[in-house]
Amino acid sequence: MRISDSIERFIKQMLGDDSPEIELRRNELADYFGCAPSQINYVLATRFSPDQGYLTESRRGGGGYIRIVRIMQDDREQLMMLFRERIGDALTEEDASRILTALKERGMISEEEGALMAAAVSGKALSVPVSSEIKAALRARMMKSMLLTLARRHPD
Amino acid sequence: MRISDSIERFIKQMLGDDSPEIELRRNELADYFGCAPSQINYVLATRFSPDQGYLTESRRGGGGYIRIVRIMQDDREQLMMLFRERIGDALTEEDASRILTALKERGMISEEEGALMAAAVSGKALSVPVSSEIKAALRARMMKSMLLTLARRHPD
DNA sequence: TTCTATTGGTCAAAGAAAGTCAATTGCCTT
DNA sequence: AAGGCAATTGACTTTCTTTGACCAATAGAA
Repeated sequence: MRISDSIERFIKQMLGDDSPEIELRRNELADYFGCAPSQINYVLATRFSPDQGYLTESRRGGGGYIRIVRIMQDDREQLMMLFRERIGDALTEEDASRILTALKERGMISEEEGALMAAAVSGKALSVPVSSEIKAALRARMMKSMLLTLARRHPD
Repeated sequence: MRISDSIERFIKQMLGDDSPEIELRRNELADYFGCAPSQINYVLATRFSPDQGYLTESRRGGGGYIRIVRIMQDDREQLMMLFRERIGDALTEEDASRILTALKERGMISEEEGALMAAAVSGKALSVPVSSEIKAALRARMMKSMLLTLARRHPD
C-alpha cells in the first residue's frame, strides 16, 4: 500500500469525531512512517487542500508545527458546492459581489464580513500589474480561503 | 513549548489586569525562565514592538530595569498611523500577521475579522504565478482596502 | 573624580524546524 | 513496450529561536 495513503488515513483518524483540528510535527511524522519529510507536504497538498475542505497553517523554527483544520461536515458540503459551482478557478469582481450578496441574504456572513471580503477582492486592492486572468485566479483563491476560514468557527 | 511564547504570555499577563505599564529586571526574568538574558530582548523585539502597540524603555547599571508600556491610541488615529507608517507599498505575510495581532489585542477587530483578513493575504491565497514583489504590493493594497472598510465603522 | 560592580544592549553564529522544487521511481493504461 | 500520472526522495532554502561573547551605561564606593 502507498505510504501517502497511510499518512492520509492516519491524519484523518487523528482528525476524528472529537477534534476538528490537530497539530503535528512534520519530522516526527515522517520518521514514524519512515519517509522523507517533504512527503508530508505532498500529502497535505494532494489530500488536505482548501478545495477539499481543509485549512493548514504552519510555523518553522524551534517549536515549529503543522496545524490541520477540518471544516465541519455541513458547512463543508455547502462550501464545496459553492466552490465547485460558483467559484471554480477564476472569479470576476462582479461574480464575487453576487456571491457575497447571496451569502449575506442567507445569513451566512455578516454585513461586516461581506464588506471586508469585498474590499479584499476589489479592483482597487488588486490594481497591480498582472493580467486579468491572474486577478481572477487570485479572487477565486482568496474567496475560498476566506470562506473556509469563516466556516471554521461557523458551525451552523 | 517555545520559551519565547512563555515569556510573552508572562509579560502580557502582568500587563493585562489593570496596569498599562510594568517594569522588570532582565536578568531576573531570564533566570526565572532559565534562558539567556538576551532572549528577553528577542521577545521584546519580536512581540512588543511599537507597531504591535508597545513601547519599551530601559536603563542599565545598578537598579537597572526594562519598562514596557502598552500604548492606547484613538482607534481612528491608530488606523491612520498603520496606514501611513506601517504599511507602505509592500507588506510581507509576517508583517501583516503582526499588524492583525495588534489590532485584535486592542479590540479593534474581532478574532473572526482578523482570521478573515489573514486568510485574504495568506501565502496560500496568493499562490499564483507572480513575483514576490507583486505579492507584497498586493498585500499592502488589500490591507489598506480592508482597513479603510473597518475605519468606516469607527467614526471619530 | 575615578573606579568598579552591576545592569542592560547588540550581533552574529548555531540550532531547529518547515518549505520548495526538480529528479527519479513506480504503476497503470493503451 | 511506451507514455503518462502519481508518489518518493533528497538537496537546498527560508524562517524562527536560542545562546554566548563582547560592548555600553549607570550608580555607588573609594
